[in-house]
Amino acid sequence: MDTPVRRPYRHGNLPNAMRAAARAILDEGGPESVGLRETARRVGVSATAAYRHFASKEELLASVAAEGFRELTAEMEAALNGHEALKRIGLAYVEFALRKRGLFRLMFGPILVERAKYPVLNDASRAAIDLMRRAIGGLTEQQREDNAEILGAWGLVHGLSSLFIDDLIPEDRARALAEEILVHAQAARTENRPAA
Amino acid sequence: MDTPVRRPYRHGNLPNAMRAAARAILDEGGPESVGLRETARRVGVSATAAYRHFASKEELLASVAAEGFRELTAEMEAALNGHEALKRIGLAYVEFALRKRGLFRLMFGPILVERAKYPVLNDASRAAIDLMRRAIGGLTEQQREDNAEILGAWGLVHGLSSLFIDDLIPEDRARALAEEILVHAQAARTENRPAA
DNA sequence: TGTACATCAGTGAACGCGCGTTCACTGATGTAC
DNA sequence: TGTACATCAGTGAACGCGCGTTCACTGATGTAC
Repeated sequence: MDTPVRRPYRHGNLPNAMRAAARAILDEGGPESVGLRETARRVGVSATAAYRHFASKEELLASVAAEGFRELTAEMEAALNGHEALKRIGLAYVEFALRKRGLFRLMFGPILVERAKYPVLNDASRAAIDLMRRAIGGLTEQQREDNAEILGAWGLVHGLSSLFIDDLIPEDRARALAEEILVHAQAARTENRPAA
Repeated sequence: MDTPVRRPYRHGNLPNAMRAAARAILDEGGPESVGLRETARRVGVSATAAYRHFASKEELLASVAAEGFRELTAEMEAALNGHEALKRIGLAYVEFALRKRGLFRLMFGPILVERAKYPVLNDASRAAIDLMRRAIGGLTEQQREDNAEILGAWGLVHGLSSLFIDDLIPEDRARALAEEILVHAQAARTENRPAA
C-alpha cells in the first residue's frame, strides 16, 4: 500500500471531513448531541484544529445545514419535471426527511437561532424555498404568488415529514402513506380549482 | 402581613412549581436549555429537592409534556362543536403552537426519545391524537379510520405550526395565513368529497 | 538545484462552566399514645 | 393536652463529566531567491 501508515500532518480536506462526521452524529443522536470536540475526535484530529476552518461550533453547524438545503434543492429539482410534479416534489421532501432525519432537524429546527447570520445558509435555504414556490406556482398556472396555495402544500409535506421522523406517525408505512395523502390532496386541489 | 418573610420549610407544591419554572425556561430557550438545576434555582430550592418528586430530569420533562398534551386536548375540544370544526380545530392547534412554542417543541420534538416509557405522557398524547381522529372522522361522516384524510389534516396543521414557530414562515401574519390556508383546504376537501 | 523563510494547519494543556446525580445530613410536620 | 417518634421534604458538598474556547507551541509545506 502506498498510503502512509500514519495520517499525514495536513489532513487535506478537514472542513469536509468535519461536516461528514457532524452529519454522522446528527443521524445518531440528533442536533443537540453534535459537539465540536466529538466531531473532531471522530475525524481523528484535535479539537482545536477545527478552529483553523470554522470560527465556532455554530459556524460548523450552519455550513452543515447549508449543505443540507443544497441537497434538498437538488432532490426536489430531480422531481420537478414531468407530470404530477407537486406529488413528486412532496414525496422527495418526505423522502429527504426520512433518509436524513438528523440533518432535517438541524435545518428546520430551533438549533440555529440566527439563520440570517450565515450567508451560506441563508442563500441555500432561500433557494430551496424558491424552488417549491416555482414548482407549485407552475403547477396551477396562475397566481405565482398565491401564498395560501404554496404554504399549504409546504405545510403539508413538512408536517408529514416531522410527524414521521419524530415517531408520532409510525414510520413503517411512511412512504406509502405520504403518497396516498399527497394524491388525495392534489386531487382535491385540482378539482377545486376550476370550480372556484 | 401574615405570610412569613422566609419561604416555609416545605414548599407546598414543588412538582407544580418545577413544571411551571421548566415551562418558563422552555419558552425562553427551547427544550434543550431546560436543566434540572436551573429549574430548581428558579423555584428557589436546591437542585436535590427535585429528586423527592421526580426520578430524573427526563421524568420532569415527561410530566411537563403530558401537561402540554392535556392542554392541547382541552383547547381543541373547545373548538370541537359548531360548524367548520376542522378549520377551528386546526386553528386551535396552530394557536397552541404559537402561544406555547417551547412546550410544543418539547411535546413533538426529539427530546423525549422514549415516549412510551412514561405512561402519563403516553396517555395524554394518545388522548390528543384520538380527539383529532374523532373530529375529522365526524366531519366527513364516513370512514372513521380514513387515515389519509386524518393524517393529511394533521400533517397540514402540524407543518404550518412548525414552520411558524421555527421562523421559516414569518410569524406576523401567522394566524390570518393559517385561517386562509385551512379554509382553502377545507373547501377543496368538501368539494372533492361528493365527486369522488 | 539548494537554501532561507513565511505560512499556516496542526498539537496538548489549560480555562471556566454548568450539568445530572449521589451522599449523608437536618429539621419541620403530623400522628400515636 | 403533652410528649415521643416516624416520616420525609428539604439542605450543601461533592462526584465525574464533556463541553466550547484560548493559549503558546510545533512542524510540514511551498515559494523566493
